[in-house]
Amino acid sequence: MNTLANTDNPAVGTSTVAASFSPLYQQIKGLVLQSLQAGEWKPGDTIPSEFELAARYKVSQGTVRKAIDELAKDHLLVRRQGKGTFVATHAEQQVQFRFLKLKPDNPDATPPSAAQRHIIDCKRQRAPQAVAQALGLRNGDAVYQVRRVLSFESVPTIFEDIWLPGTAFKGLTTERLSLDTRPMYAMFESDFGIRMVRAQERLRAVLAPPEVGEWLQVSDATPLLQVERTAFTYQDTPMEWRIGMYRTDTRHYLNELS
Amino acid sequence: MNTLANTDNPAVGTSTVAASFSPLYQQIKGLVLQSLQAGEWKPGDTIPSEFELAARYKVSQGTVRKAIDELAKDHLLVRRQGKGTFVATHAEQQVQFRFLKLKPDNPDATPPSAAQRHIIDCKRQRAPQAVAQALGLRNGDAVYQVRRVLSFESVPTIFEDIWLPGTAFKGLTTERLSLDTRPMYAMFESDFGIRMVRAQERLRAVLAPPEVGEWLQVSDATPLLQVERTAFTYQDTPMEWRIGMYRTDTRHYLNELS
DNA sequence: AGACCTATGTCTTATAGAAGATATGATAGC
DNA sequence: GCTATCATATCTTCTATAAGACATAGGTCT
Repeated sequence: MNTLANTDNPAVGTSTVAASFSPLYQQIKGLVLQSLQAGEWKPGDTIPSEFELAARYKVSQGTVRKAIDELAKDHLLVRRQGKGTFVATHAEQQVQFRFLKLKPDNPDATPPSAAQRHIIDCKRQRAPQAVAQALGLRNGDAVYQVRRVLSFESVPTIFEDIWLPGTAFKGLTTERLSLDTRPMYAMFESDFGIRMVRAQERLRAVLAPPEVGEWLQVSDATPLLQVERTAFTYQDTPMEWRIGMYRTDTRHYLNELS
Repeated sequence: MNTLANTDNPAVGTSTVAASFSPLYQQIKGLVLQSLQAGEWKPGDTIPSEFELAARYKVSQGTVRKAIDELAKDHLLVRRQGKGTFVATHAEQQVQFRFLKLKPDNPDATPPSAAQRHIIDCKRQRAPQAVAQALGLRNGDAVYQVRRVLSFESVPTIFEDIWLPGTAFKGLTTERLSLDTRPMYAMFESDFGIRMVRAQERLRAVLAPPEVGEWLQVSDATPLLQVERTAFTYQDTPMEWRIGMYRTDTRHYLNELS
């Protein structure tokens, strides 16, 4: 069994991502990741077959496979036996609401996709301090602020305040958001080329602020679940910061632990 | 390359877990799981080496490896290069607080392990309807009810009401719980032979009930994060149901999304 | 139109060597 | 003679490769 691949391999010599001595398959993973964020393959596309990538990087198919396995586990790629490997997208039905963890208490009530969306407004403005910090911007940099309400079975349930970097989302308008029927993250992908890869949520219990209470039709003594989310694109770059207020009288936030 | 292992393999012929035609490595995974829940190897033990298991099941080391890989990803086993593969345990320092997601707002404040625990009481009684349903018992079956308060930096922060099946936890007392310094799940492992494998949490925002408010030293108009957890042992058998009330004024529930 | 074949993907299994950890024994120093 | 240190043998898991099995889609022949 030769091990030449460890020494005269272009993937090793020219790799700009791997720190000196990491396993071959991790270096391949890094190279594929580079192609992904460089936009060589776009969401929904099939990437080259395992054998093609193996030839390109001068390694065996099994090594490529292990690299792709990890990327698939991170939900960056999706494998389909017999068909190929695809760049994951938020447009797929299955993962449509991967980031929405609010489920009905009564499971056989409504499908989760039957949510009515209402955009309140979308304004371009200067970033307040907290927003700038969360998005890694400077105070006063341009950002978009989107406010919306989500209703289930005609009951207003979620009020959200969404903040997006101004440069990456140039051209976002209330109309554009209102007319689009797809999930928000699917639109970000196709219209702005920004794919949300992972996110972090911080949950607290709070009393409804007056304005939120009006939108959700509850009194200001009502406890709400405050969900603060930072969403990241490739390379852990924060690209969205939002604060959601959830009514939890007929629904709950479900979390799988292990 | 021979493929005899596919046909004359005892793991295939005698397997009682695999549904007819699943991949070899998944059948092996099932067999290892059986040994695990049968108690052949106890938490903290090393399991036989990959080669030993390969000989035992008459498959190659690589196939055993893939089976163990998945079990390790599920946190049922822990691999240590050069040393062996170990049965995971809640006693390890790293995963000590794997199920406690409440983090301080100010990250450089206190280590998460510095929690004071106070057992209020532990009573054996008949299961109320909601508890029986969550634990898969009949109404009126014996259960233990444990109530406790967790404090961080001397601030009472979490009130918990914990329900456990009476038969599996026979002999549980307030004293035993109070004297033990280990995490609760570590004691369940060593003293009752019950290992919690995964859990599910449902979160809601509620107002503090009077009794809870007293324990947490907050008024009954204070919003609290209600965390309802069902914990499962092997084969998805529910073994614990608890309702926690979390103060979220200086801490938050952190959740990684993808 | 339906049955069959084939090209082209991924999936599964097997094998060999590399890398890490530990115990043992030889050896140098005192 | 005793002890400390280093090399080595031998465990372990980890990495890389190769080849056949299985799945899918599309073309072809009847």
